[in-house]
Amino acid sequence: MARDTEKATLVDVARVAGVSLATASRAMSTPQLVRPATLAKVLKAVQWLGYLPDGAARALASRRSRTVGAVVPTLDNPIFASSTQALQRELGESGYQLLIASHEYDAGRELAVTQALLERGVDALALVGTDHVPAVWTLLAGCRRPYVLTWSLDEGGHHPGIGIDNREAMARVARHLHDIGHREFAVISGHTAHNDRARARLAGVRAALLGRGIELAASRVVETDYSVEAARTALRALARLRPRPTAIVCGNDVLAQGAMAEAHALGLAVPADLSVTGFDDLALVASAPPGLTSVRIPAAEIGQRTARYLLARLAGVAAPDRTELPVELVVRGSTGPPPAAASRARARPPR
Amino acid sequence: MARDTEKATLVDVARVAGVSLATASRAMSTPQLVRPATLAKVLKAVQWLGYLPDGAARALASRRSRTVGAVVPTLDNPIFASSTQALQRELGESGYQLLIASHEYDAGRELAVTQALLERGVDALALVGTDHVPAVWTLLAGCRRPYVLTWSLDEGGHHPGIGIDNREAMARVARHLHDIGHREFAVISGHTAHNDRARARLAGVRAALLGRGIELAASRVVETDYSVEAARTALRALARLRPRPTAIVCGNDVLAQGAMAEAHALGLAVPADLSVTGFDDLALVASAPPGLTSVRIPAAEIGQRTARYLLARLAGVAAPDRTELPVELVVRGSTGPPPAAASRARARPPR
DNA sequence: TTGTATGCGTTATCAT
DNA sequence: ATGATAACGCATACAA
Repeated sequence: MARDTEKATLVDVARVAGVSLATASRAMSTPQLVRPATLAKVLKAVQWLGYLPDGAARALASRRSRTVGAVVPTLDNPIFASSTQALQRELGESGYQLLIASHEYDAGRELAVTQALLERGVDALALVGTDHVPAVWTLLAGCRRPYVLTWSLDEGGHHPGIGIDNREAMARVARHLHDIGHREFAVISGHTAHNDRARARLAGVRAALLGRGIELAASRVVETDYSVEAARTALRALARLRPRPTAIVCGNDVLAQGAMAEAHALGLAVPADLSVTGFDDLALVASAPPGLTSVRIPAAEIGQRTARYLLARLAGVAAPDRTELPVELVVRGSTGPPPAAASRARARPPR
Repeated sequence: MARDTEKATLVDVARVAGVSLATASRAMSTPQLVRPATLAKVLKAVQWLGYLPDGAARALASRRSRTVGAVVPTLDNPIFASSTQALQRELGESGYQLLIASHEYDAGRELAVTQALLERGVDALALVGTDHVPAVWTLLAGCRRPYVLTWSLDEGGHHPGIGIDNREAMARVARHLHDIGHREFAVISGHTAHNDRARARLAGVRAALLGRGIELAASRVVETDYSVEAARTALRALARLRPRPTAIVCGNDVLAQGAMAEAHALGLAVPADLSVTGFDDLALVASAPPGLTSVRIPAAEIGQRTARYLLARLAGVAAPDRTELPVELVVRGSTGPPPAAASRARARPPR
């Protein structure tokens, strides 16, 4: 099949097929414009030579790279892994490849990788969140390519976005916990600097509780890394508070998992002694103990919609510039008596 | 800063800076070859014009794209997310971008995406595993670019690889479980077709048990999707076996998580009634109940080493073609009496 | 439907 | 240290 070891070019294909370079090119890119017989000849030559198109040359000549860029904080968070996976899949079905860059929640690196993707010639760009340094906005405005912000929607509505209402979702969680009797709350949050999702979620809890006349003291909020170990440490600290919180609201699944693990280690039953609430749950809810409250986020759908939006824009088709996806409040299993109520029933003096 | 709205090219930069195209090019790629004063002029022009290099043109002329490709089954598995994240990070520090493609355990798609990456002009390639269709091997041999197989090492030692001994790792788990008293085993495995990791892990359990005189019946092995829900279903089936298995060995963390969840739902205590064993643990061990046995895999290190190997090859430096990373057997907490022994102590008639 | 000729934006070779 | 210029491999306007 492979005739020799040198890299074959379209010129070689054309020569072997006995057609012109232009015809060979058309056979590859727009087969419907060449006579079936000639197409066959070209294809045979391609096979024979083991010809692979050169993407760089293609991109240079056509001014399109058939590549889309994604800037994410990290793939190490299941929600980004999941949405990115969906994005990649959907794009692949239309012949696009995904170029991924992560910045690990570092604003400087985000600028650098965004620029790197643009230089690589991505045809479109998807970024996570609405928190970006001015230089990133400058790049986006200057590059004249479709882009979309994911996971969060910007307040002003000035940028295309596909996401959820993080704030309201978390507020619903807090209100639910209050409804079933909880009065002592604490929050384990991700770092809120340069992270609009974490900020919105925390704000959601704050606002909801304030609406019920509860003010969340600073000592009841721990900002920490998104890691199981960090969350365990956080829970240990929160468990020492008096009155002890009965409801721990966690900024995402990793934190909730750590919190639950540490609660068990401390001999606290979840949710009997302590109610832990997750967010982002992909696997969490499926494997959590009954009574756990959580929010089910459509991660894969965000990726899919992101792909569809960008593909539409790349095809020159109009597409809605703003899509808010619904989230679902999930209370797993029947809880028996509300944890907080139960906890109060056998109340002990706060020390 | 940005002078106008048109895309600036190096020619523009050269003109504005009052130097030749060649000098402008050198200023960008090999600054040490131009006089500091001229360099400054060029850099000023770059700023002024908001110039961004064109990667396609660069790649075409230099025959290098500064891009590395990774072919993974899916990002939705935490181990691949983690190793890919590390790979990306390490490559980024050397100015390379990662082009990711996933095939979702479909051999046909793997070939397609591998070819797509090659066409995109990746300078090097990392693939997961040793199971590949002939056409993929043909591509790898023909493209004359560095590549490396990750997670598994091939038997013949014919391909560069960075991975672990999946088979031996799982065998150690099985031997440990036998040592602490288990006699009734069952396995929840990923699909073994086109997945050498799953095959090796299952083979490891089989071989280890055979070494102890135990044959693993077909009814005690369930092959299933890598999902929590699928694992729950699998555990439900296994829990109905008589004699009931006391040790459930899971092919990876997702499966273990599902198995534990379902065990709880069935009212079985883990690990008192049922010992669940994970693999791949990233967060699993940190949040698992005491007594859980697992294997700690160096996912991030695999990504890091993969990057280093490829970077070395790209730099023309020699590098070891085969790296086997150690895995760690982890038994969390003290277990009290061996679960199996305890289970036998209050044995009930197998029906 | 097919062929001819030009240009895409950069690197690299050769002078100077 | 800098400048002129020829590739790089393909797409595409235009001609036939």
